[in-house]
Amino acid sequence: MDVGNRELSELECFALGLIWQFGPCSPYDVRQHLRNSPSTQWSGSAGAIYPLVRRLERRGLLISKTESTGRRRRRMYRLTRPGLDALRRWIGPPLAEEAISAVYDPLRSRARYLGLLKPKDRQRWIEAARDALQVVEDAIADWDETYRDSGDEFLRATTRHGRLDVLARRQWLDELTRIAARADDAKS
Amino acid sequence: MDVGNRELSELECFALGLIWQFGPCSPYDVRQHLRNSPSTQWSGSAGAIYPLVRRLERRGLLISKTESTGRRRRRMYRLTRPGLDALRRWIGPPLAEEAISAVYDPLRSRARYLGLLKPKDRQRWIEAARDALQVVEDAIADWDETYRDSGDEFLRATTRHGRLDVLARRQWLDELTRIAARADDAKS
DNA sequence: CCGCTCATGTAACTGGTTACATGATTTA
DNA sequence: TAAATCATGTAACCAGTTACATGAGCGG
Repeated sequence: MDVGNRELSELECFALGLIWQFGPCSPYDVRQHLRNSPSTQWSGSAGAIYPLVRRLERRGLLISKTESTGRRRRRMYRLTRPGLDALRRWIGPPLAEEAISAVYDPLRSRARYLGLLKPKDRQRWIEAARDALQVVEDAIADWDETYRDSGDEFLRATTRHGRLDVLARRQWLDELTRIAARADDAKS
Repeated sequence: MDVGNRELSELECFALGLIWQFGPCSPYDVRQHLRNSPSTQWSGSAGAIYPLVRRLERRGLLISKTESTGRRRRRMYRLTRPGLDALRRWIGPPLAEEAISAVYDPLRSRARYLGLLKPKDRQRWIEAARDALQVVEDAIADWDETYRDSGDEFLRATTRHGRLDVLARRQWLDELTRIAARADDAKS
């Protein structure tokens, strides 16, 4: 069993978590969870997930059993004891340095340069951003429905995080509207 | 002039924005902005920035002038008209698909698996997360001070985004505390 | 039987990263 | 004068991506 001291990536640990939460499950299941997630952090691409579970199995964090239905096979993975330990270490406490940061929001990184736009376009931008947040909120609501009956309150709490985040960004857009109005006044 | 139809990356456009906002400026300045940012999205590594500005110059989105102070040279970049157009297209409206998503929060991705921890550790985790948010808030306050007198209200509004985000995540932690308490009760 | 989803996998690429190297200038 | 910072750059690496390929099973 290759122990391998290389640090696990964020995706590797997150996948470990998914397999703990829904396991035993297949790499395909992991992919589906990632693909249906309102977050676009990971695409759940085959090229990421299949090699990943292989790696984790080689390191002894996962074990698999091939399940067959007719001529069809599915590799079912579950955590080993070292896998569970690794997952717990990743979650913390203590919290890893890289977990302590401001979130990245592509809307914010664009809004930063709103000064470049004409007042009219600025207004249209803010409206478009509000529409975007509605799309995000709807995606979160869909996701929540899927896990409504999971029985895991901490899993469900991720929905709450998403909703609060949308709320905060809406409030920020309200402030942007006021800032834009002031900027327009100053010019005339 | 190599027009090059490849789509610009998020970092390329963000850097374009920085050079518009603070330009004419050097790649080193761009790196410093990224390194001092409370967001850890980009490290501002030399290996990312120097090749990037070269690429954008080849494509005609930037032009540079070498400035010398004694024996020391620095390459000062500013946007060309096509560069300004590209920046405006990136900002929107319309908003690019990839700008419409739930933010990624490593705290949330860990909290999702809090069910795995013992009640005591769960409590300690939430405390650690609260401390982490304080660190983030302080970093944002520092950043804000740097740009206090920039005169660009939209730039300053990114601070507000950060603060609202921290607030939202604190509120979420409060809810996690209640969820944890209920979970503990249910067990006893 | 055609198209869709389930299921696993690989190859080529990409957009960054870390680490290293070099030299000028500034500060303790 | 040593250490830190300014300033530019390259090489090796890495964790993901897209695109492709294969085949089973299922629904219209």
